[in-house]
Amino acid sequence: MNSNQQNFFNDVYEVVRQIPEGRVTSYGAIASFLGAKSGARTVGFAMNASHVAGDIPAHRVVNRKGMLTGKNHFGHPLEMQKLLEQEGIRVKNDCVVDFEDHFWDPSVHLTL
DNA sequence: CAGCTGACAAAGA
DNA sequence: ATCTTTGCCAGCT
Repeated sequence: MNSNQQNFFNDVYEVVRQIPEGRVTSYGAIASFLGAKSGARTVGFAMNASHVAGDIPAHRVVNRKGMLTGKNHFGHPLEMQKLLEQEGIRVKNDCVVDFEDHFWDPSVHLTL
């Protein structure tokens, strides 16, 4: 239906864009939501180009452990943590505190 | 043209 | 319990 070209990429961008403030999700959750449970890597790679795709809150996307693995890819390594703290998310040692409490599952809040 | 890398995750040994 | 290996998709060398 959607005549989009890179399904995965575009889908990832859409999902990440739907992440509400103060919420975070994991690469695997998005990948699983898109159908590629093991495609978490691709999701992360999509985030790499997120700054090119447009306004993608990639800072709300962390790995399964809640660790800010991609902080290094932001303008500044502490940019990601700062953005999360601004939304009310506590970050300790580059890890989201109460990650599960702020976890936002696309397959639960979103629908195919 | 072909192979490697990469912001992850889960299973096997 | 820890370490290693494979899978995923797209972009780069």
